[in-house]
Amino acid sequence: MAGQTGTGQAGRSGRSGPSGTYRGMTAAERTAERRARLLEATIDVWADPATPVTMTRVCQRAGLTERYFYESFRSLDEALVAVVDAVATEVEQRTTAAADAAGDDPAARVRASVEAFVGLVVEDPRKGRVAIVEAAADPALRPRRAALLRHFAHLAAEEARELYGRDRAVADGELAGLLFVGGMAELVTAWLDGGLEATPAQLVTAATSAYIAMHR
Amino acid sequence: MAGQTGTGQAGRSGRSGPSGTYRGMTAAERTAERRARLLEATIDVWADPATPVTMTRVCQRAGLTERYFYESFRSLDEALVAVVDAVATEVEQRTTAAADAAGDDPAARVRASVEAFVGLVVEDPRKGRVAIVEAAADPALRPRRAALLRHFAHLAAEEARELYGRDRAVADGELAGLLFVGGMAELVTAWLDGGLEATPAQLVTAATSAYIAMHR
DNA sequence: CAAGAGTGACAGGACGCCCTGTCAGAAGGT
DNA sequence: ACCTTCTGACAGGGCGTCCTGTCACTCTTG
Repeated sequence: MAGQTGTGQAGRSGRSGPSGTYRGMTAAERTAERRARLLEATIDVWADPATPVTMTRVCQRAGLTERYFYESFRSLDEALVAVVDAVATEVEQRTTAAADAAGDDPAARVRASVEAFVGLVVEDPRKGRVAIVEAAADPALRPRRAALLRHFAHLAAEEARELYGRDRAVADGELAGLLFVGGMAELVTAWLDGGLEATPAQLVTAATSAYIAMHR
Repeated sequence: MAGQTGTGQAGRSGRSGPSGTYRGMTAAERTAERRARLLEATIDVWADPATPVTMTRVCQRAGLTERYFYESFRSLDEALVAVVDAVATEVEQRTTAAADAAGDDPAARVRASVEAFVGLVVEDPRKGRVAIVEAAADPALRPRRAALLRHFAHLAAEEARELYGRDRAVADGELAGLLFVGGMAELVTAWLDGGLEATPAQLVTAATSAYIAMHR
């Protein structure tokens, strides 16, 4: 919704007005580029534990003025939501792709999914930090984070049913899934904060075996 | 450290000054009572998702002026730390007491511990909310919350080793413990936010069976 | 009763953030 | 060259918090 209001027919036909291109980009391209820069700046500032996220700081980091922030987002929270959603879709894509590429063996599928998730966090810790740790801090973000965790818990429960049969009640499966997802979140959080001397591979192994043990 | 600076020898001997008692309480008793009122107000305001915690609000809730806040705490964060620590010690006392009262059967001990924790949260949701949810929001509180979770994870791992033998590497035990504790935290968080239709008893059952399955 | 400590209400400055508005200069079309 | 749009820098009002200081009032002791 935001982003395409723009200037609104800048160059009327008979008039002299320029077509809207600037520095080789059309108006839409420029606003998209600014939006991308703002999102990048947002995740950057947000992931820094030392400085609280604020519109001022994000704009300063992006090299843009507050005015352009309002061009793409109505408020700071809206930008934060966009960041969290982007990370969430990336996590889902990577994990499902990894599971599908792992074949049919249940243990292999689980391990591949966990490995993909941990790999993403290790590769770009900022994403893990904002989606898991910082999103829990902002009251406006909490419901969304909770929904995402429950979504992944549901996926985990569904996979478990497919893999190991449906001898477990559905509600219990959801609880177990949430327990697992929440545990993974805490594990990654501890690792991100440096309080864990374990290697990513150890995280993957521990989480995988726990998941398999829980659903056996 | 805070709390005993006070007025410092209010009534010098030869002088007329009152001895420091007021409304039937000595000076130390009064500051202690104010501190207790402030702590209660802090947990009350902090647990309310609608209003952000602030010194002003806490003092207003306690019926005291900001001046008395500084009498007991140097900053807002110091009060928050005190609240979290109080909840943490209460959790530890209750869970260990419940486990000890449950006898020697491993499953019974685990179930009793989990039951005690869930029971505490159900009985006073404010405590669960501030210690688990809100403490993760304040950057100054996060290290303490993380340390507490790891402490409980350590306890869980230790108990598992005692109960089920030590065929597992120590590091893996810690990881499994953290996974379990983090999962419990997320479970309780979801329940506190009302997004879970499960009963407390179901939470206890799910968590207990997961723990037992993980350590078998 | 008189004096002094304890207490509560309130005012006001400093600070940081949100948000809007203005203005000069750069980039593009005709 | 001229005009228009786009852009970056900056100022300032509004708001809420933190924190200190002042003043009247209550309670206790001699």
